[in-house]
Amino acid sequence: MVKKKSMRTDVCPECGSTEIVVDERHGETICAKCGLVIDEKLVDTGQEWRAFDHDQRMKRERVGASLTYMRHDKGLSTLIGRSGYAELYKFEPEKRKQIIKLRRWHKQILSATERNLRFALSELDRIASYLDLPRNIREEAAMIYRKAVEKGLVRGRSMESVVAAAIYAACRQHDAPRTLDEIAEASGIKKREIGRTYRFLTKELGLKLLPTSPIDYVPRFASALGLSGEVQAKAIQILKEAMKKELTAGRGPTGVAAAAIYIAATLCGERRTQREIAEITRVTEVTIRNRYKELIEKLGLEVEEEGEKTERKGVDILH
DNA sequence: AAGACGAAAGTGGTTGA
DNA sequence: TCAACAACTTTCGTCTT
Repeated sequence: MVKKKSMRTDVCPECGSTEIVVDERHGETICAKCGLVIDEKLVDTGQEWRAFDHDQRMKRERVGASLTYMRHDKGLSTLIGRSGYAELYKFEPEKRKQIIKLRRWHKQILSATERNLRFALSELDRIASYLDLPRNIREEAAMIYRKAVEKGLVRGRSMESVVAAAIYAACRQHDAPRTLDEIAEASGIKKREIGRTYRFLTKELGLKLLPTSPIDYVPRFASALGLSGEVQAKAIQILKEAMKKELTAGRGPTGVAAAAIYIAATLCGERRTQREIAEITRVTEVTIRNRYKELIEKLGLEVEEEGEKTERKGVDILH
């Protein structure tokens, strides 16, 4: 873990004390004597420790890169002509003028894009917090956004929609997909807009995007419904079987996932109503019913839940 | 009374000429 | 660019628990 050592602030500018303390919880560098906050830009390179289930634990594990893409300047800044005016007088007057001009120009551009970037990244963080996204996905999203800016892809569309699309893409890349609905709710951007920007982004940046598997949705949905790991496992098994038989092709992954969870829950005697599942998964009950019907038929499943006994009727996809 | 079921019409997005 | 199309939604009436 790298603790930030500030070049200029080893001594507190307020009281002159050299007791500078780094408060990692708040990301601040503080003078221990007078309490002055010297630097609050400290980058937390530590881990996000909170993990409530296996899924999150897997997702949150990471090995520390010390650079963060979430900071607008990655913690570093560059400027043309850092040296003082004395240096300038080595040049011809004409050349000197040019350099001064260039310097000013560069400064303006830099600060403008930096302002933009900073704003975009704070927006990104806001949305990511709302969605409770793990750190590595936030980083990924930030990096995608940064690339988009570099390629000038933000031009002609709103910064917010690009941020939302970047988050959507990052989630998918990490096999922890969020639905467009969820991102739309968190960002306040319309689904349609996000989807469009997302496709544009993936095309222009050449991001490899595989179609999402319904399985990726299971852990999140199931835990949101308060279902046990047993149900999750069963739902995933059902889905695997369904995918073999190409029952998922062309179907919305969330709908299929919802149906599988519905079936698994009833099989395990942890029944949830279609209404409840529909709400969490954001598909309608009708869709759940349709997928459910298909799954039951084509997989030869029988669902009767009378107590514990009838768990394995029909084909044993449960082994 | 609530949940499950399904028909019918409507919506937004994709595809192919 | 437009029409056809499939998946999904909305709405609503009926049956089941």
